[in-house]
Amino acid sequence: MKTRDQGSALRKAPHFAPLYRQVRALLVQRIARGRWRPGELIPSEIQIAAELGVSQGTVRKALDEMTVENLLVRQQGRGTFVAQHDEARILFQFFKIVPDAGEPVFPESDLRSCLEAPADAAEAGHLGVKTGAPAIRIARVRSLAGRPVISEYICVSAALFPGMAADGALPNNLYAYYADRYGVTIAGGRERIKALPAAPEDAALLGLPAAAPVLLIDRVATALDGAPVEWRRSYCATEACSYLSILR
Amino acid sequence: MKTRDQGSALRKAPHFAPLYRQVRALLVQRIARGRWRPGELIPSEIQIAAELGVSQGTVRKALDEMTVENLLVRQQGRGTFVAQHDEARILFQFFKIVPDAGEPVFPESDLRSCLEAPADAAEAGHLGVKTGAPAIRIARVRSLAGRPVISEYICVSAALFPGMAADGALPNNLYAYYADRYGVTIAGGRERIKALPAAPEDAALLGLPAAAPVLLIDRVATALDGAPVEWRRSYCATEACSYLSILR
DNA sequence: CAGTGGTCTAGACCACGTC
DNA sequence: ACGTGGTCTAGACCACTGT
Repeated sequence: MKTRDQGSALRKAPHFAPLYRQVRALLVQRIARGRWRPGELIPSEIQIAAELGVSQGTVRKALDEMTVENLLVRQQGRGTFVAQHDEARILFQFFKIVPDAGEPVFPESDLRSCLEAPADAAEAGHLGVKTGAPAIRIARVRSLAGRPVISEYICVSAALFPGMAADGALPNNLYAYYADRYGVTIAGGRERIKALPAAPEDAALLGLPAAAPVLLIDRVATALDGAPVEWRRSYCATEACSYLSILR
Repeated sequence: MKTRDQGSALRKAPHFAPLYRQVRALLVQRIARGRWRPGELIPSEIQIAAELGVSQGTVRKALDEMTVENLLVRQQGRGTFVAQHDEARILFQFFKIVPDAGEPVFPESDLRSCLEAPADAAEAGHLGVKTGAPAIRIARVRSLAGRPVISEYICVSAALFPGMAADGALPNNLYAYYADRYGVTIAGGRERIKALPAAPEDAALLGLPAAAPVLLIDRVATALDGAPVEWRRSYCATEACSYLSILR
């Protein structure tokens, strides 16, 4: 067994995909299926390596990739944990509106409505469901330092989140709610940003003059497997704050 | 020498910073100082390892990090190259405006002016120079598919780019020009985005009604060492295009 | 064919956190 | 003292690119 072998449990089929990617895929699947929940400690590198019959270095490479993708958090001396959607983390990963003066903070939310309705064509297209499939529509206003800054419209598939429309107490941090209550982890997304005149309703909610310029952030958020989960449109007043993007 | 030693050429001083980071820092410095130019092939892992007296694995870890940071491009069987600011690469890294319909394309540019002037307080603050220091101001209009879409104001330090104001033929791709002509590699940056009414001048340039909403993209771009190099404000008409941001 | 990066392994030591 | 992740090394084989 010294010099090469490679006939381990994994690594047999038409050997596309390197071993560490197969390990990674397996671990992602376990997280997605709830075997380990957000915040939980997963087995050590050595244990995983022994279980799968690969070397520690291969497991490490898989874990390193997942750490870069914000799926895991590693702590020397303690172990490796499944990433959580706590506010501090979400602040930079998903909430990029920062005040022009002062520190970034997580916004407060004021829920306006949460209703179930058949998905229209646009909603169905973004969520990857059939037109007319049951959907949940949420409207809320988010504030920074007590000032309303964002009017937000969110749509998800009711099939993925049964009973959510009836929940009278939707929390501020929705992504943590998706994860804790439904085992749906938001892992990434895509945002398209435009400038346009505020609709009358949004202008009123944000305390702006009619047709004042607002930032539209049109987001589709995706789960661990890349499937679309949420379509969100945020109309944002940017008098005293900005959307922050880091280039590298 | 078999079991541990670690007294190589590097790795002596108060051993903060792991070896592979020291290797990385050295290689970044060499690129920054022009020892290897963009597009050029750098020595193989084995050669670098031998030169520095470290193992191939350590060099590899340094090169891998630099590849993730878009400083290097690796090609199996060929070698490792210093990254270039070619249009295809810049398209996703620095130019995030994409048409709502059709493929992303690199914009054409129409230079309006390029003048040297003393930096005002705002310019000096963004560029890290003293107020009144010589600066170069560029104004241009950028178009997609023949339609003017962005009115852009750029400011750099004249000390970093001597003679640039006199160059009558500034190219479309400024970051490639900075690199080729002055050895200044733009490696990252930070953008703050707002929605606001277009100034009369910009509205005219973009063919918009007075005070129509435009996207302001306020960017500070930084060199390999993290020093600010360019301050750029792009006023963007987003009727038929959007700023695209990928979350992960 | 030789040379390059890509993958995988095995084992050593280090730094940190916990008991 | 023990277990965890973090670093470093050494060497094997694989896959690709050039000659």
